[in-house]
Amino acid sequence: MKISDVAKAAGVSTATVSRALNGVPTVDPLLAHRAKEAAARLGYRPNAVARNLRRRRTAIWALIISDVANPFFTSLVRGVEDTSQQAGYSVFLCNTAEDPEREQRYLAVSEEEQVSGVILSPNIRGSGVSSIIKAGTPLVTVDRPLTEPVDSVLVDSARGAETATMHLLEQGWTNPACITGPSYATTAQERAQGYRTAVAAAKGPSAAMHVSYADFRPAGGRNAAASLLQMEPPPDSFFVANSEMMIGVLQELKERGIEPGRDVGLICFDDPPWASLLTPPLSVIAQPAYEMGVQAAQILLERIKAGKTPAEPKTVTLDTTLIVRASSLRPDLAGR
Amino acid sequence: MKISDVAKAAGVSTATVSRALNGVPTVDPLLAHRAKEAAARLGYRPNAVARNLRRRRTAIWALIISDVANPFFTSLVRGVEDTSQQAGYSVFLCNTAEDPEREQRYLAVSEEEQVSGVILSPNIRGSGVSSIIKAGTPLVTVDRPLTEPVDSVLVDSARGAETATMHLLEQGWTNPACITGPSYATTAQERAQGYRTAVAAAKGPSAAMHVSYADFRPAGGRNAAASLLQMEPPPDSFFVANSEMMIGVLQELKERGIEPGRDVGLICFDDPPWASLLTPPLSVIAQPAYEMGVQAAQILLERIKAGKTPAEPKTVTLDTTLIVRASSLRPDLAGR
DNA sequence: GTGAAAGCGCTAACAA
DNA sequence: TTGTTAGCGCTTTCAC
Repeated sequence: MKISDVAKAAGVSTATVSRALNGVPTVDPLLAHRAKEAAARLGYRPNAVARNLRRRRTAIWALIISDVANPFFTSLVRGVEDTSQQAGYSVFLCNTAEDPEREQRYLAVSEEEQVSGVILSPNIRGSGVSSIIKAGTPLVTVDRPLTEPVDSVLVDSARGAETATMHLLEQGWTNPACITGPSYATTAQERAQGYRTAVAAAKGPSAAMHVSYADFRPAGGRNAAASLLQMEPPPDSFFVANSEMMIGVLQELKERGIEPGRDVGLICFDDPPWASLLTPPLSVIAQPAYEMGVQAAQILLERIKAGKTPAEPKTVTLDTTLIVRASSLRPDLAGR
Repeated sequence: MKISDVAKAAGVSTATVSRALNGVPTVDPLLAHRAKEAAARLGYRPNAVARNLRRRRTAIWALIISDVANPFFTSLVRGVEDTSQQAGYSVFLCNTAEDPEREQRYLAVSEEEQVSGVILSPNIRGSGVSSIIKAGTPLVTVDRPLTEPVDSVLVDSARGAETATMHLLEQGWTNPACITGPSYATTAQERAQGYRTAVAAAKGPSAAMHVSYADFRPAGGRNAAASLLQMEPPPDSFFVANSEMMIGVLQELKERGIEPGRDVGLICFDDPPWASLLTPPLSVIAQPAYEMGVQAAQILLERIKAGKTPAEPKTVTLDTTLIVRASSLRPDLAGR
């Protein structure tokens, strides 16, 4: 079933069918109708591969994220999708599962498939994006920046982390620890740095700081918490750099019978849907994930519209929001 | 940058470059080396669109799911991906957000882009898959079946629902309600049916049954719970057809100060990572989501390998697992 | 074993 | 306005 079959059935040329189906206005209404009718009757589906080759572009974006199971990213995905749909682009989501190799693969595939734009949350700072940039494919990074000069939509991680840690200290917790992501991830570094800034501000630059580098996943968070709790004295509170690791931390605490908001103070990045359902509810630093997706998509749209005009890379940095629930409080100090 | 540039640089024909890069063994090692070296030096990336057109196939699967935010689907995604990677296929994930229109769009795009296989969790029973089936693209449905004869990987929803409801009744809850998905979704129907079977078995076929049809999303679950709690007398326990809706139910209960595992019994389908973190921990009917993804991918691989040989559709039905935690128990009856 | 050339299905330039 | 035809970049005969 190809366009020539439709042309034959409609008694017109392939060019006319193509024009009719693509809504070219200069086509005779009668012929256009015949072409469309024939296409519908035969159940014709254009071969997008051939079309893409001829047009030298596709109507597809690649959205390469590091973890589909992370609510932060799923919100971001929604933001991107809602925006792209309106502009007529389909989004192919690629899940790297925090695996740099998969990220490479998906970047290569995206380039080879000639997608018209890429939104990427890079695992590694020196990510292999040079090829796709050289190819001229518009690229926007989200969540994490790159050394290359590319558009990006970020969050002020350091400030969010500082706010979180300060909040713990203000509540009267005296010995907070930080569980952050892998050291090669900029967000992990920045969140650790924000923690250090806050502790230094409260207790002096030489105060003890406890930063544990994990992997942004539940198991990593759990191991980190277990190690930190071995210390003498153990931390009395935790700032955790994402909600996935917080799951592991909560498991570990539960097993040990340590109760958040009483025995220990707890706060993390991201506001997953279950945060408010816990007992006590979880205090968090919420990121505007949906909004980040929308912004990234809008920048991508602009770049695509502008064509190859080289332009200054644009960096949008959004702010986080401290949401105080009960896990970070010290009831024993309340009302003092 | 195209293959002819590489050919020129290497001093060979385009055919030889193509053969060298594709690992055809009959090519002279020296020329193969020259071709590869030139390609690497120039940073050549083959144009997959052209390749796909010529080969009349792609190395891409479409995985069309109804909700990226649902942990059940993210596990399933992982199962599919882990299996497809090994076989050399890239997975493009398409999120329909439970929107039949988007499902249609993604099915059309998948067909037009000539993906070599589709794994679909259909929203609607009479989903628009006829076109893609006629095109001969292998299709496997997951989670929900279709009226068309296609391969599918399912779970015994009715039995799982029955088990869940029986469990509530055995615990001493006397008036369970069911919050299920939209009535057009087969899984929603089956889970409601399993609930009815269990209630009928325990209390007779004419016993009062309370089934509320929602949308598989948190807000829908919350509304359903709110309505059911208006009844006189209100239900004393809830079987909820997925974990997303359970989020809404828990919010509503929390707001009203109704405590699970004391004032009310609670159990739902799916075992999200936060289930065991709640107080009390959530009893669930776990689906083997990852395994479902693996199985679907394996069936798809077989079908692709077999080519267009028409074959009997295969249906794999996996079993659920009842995981009893505390939300479904009645402590007041313990030890009676 | 290698290269010339055909052709995948479509769109766009050109001619009528 | 319509049809004819070239050609997108690659792979794969086919002839050597």
